[in-house]
Amino acid sequence: MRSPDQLTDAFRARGLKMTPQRQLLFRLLHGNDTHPTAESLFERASHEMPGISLRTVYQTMNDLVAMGEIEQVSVGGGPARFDPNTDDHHHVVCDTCGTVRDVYVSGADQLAIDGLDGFDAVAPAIVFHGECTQCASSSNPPHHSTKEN
Amino acid sequence: MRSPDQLTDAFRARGLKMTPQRQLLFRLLHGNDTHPTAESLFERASHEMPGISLRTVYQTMNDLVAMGEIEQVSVGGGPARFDPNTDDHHHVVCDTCGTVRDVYVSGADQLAIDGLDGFDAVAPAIVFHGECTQCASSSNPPHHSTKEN
DNA sequence: TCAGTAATCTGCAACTCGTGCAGACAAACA
DNA sequence: TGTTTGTCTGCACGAGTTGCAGATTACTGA
Repeated sequence: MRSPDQLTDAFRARGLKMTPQRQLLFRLLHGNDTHPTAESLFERASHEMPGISLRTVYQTMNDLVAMGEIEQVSVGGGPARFDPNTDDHHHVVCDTCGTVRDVYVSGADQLAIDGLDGFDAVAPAIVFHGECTQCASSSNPPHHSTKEN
Repeated sequence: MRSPDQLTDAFRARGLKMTPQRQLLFRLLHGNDTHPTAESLFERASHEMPGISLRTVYQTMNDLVAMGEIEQVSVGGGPARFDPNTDDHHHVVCDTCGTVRDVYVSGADQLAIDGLDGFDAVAPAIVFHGECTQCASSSNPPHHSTKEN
């Protein structure tokens, strides 16, 4: 994802207006590697700007996804997560607490694949499922805690 | 997934009862490679057994997943899909009509992965996104048709 | 075969996540 | 500063799924 300033320009270039709500969300996303949900962004945004609407968070995330500035990540069930990292990468998910982390995979284009006949397939999305050390070491694992953002 | 008869035994061995509803769903799933949703299974089941409840379909799918007899497939958004194929395999999804097909990938265990530190990771789930030939050739693509089941 | 027990089914309400809509509001521009 | 037009908020709604309660039915043991 580009910097808040660059995003401001990008929005304006599209005929979209710049608002304090959007600027705040740009800042909350920039450099954020926690794969936040709309809800968790809304909570953090509410701290700085009480009264901001969850609807606005969804709206702005959708805009950013449509512009290719962030990616929407699906890791199976649960709310959508947003990822400002648009590099070619994949994800690992802790199935206990829900934490998502970026993972870089090389050699994926050399996989031998059987069954893609008749499909115009683009790059694969790889999700590793497992358990993070915190949850593995904890006898009372935080079940789906708010690990994001 | 094992045969309906074997599943009957497996259910009984767990102290679960065998009901006509479950037997019907076992049959509908057996050898089914369409990755049906609960809703589509419900529709087909309703043909043979009018009055069967969608709730029962969900319940039975959850049981089968818990027993490891079928897998729940998440392909990003939309309803969950169920897959009686428990072989080590992956999926390709048509982003236009929603069709899901099984894909066999070899060499996935030789991927060079950076970022899994501190994770007890199990096998990766790989989802290829693309467009099937039907949708690619159709100028008026069937948008999210009922391709499953 | 029959009664008792415990699991199951059904229908409905409720819940989560996300979107559509309308009216108030505010950014951009002349 | 006024006008235009996009945006924000709040709310209702929709899809997908689950919780719950009461009626029903499968199993078990006599």
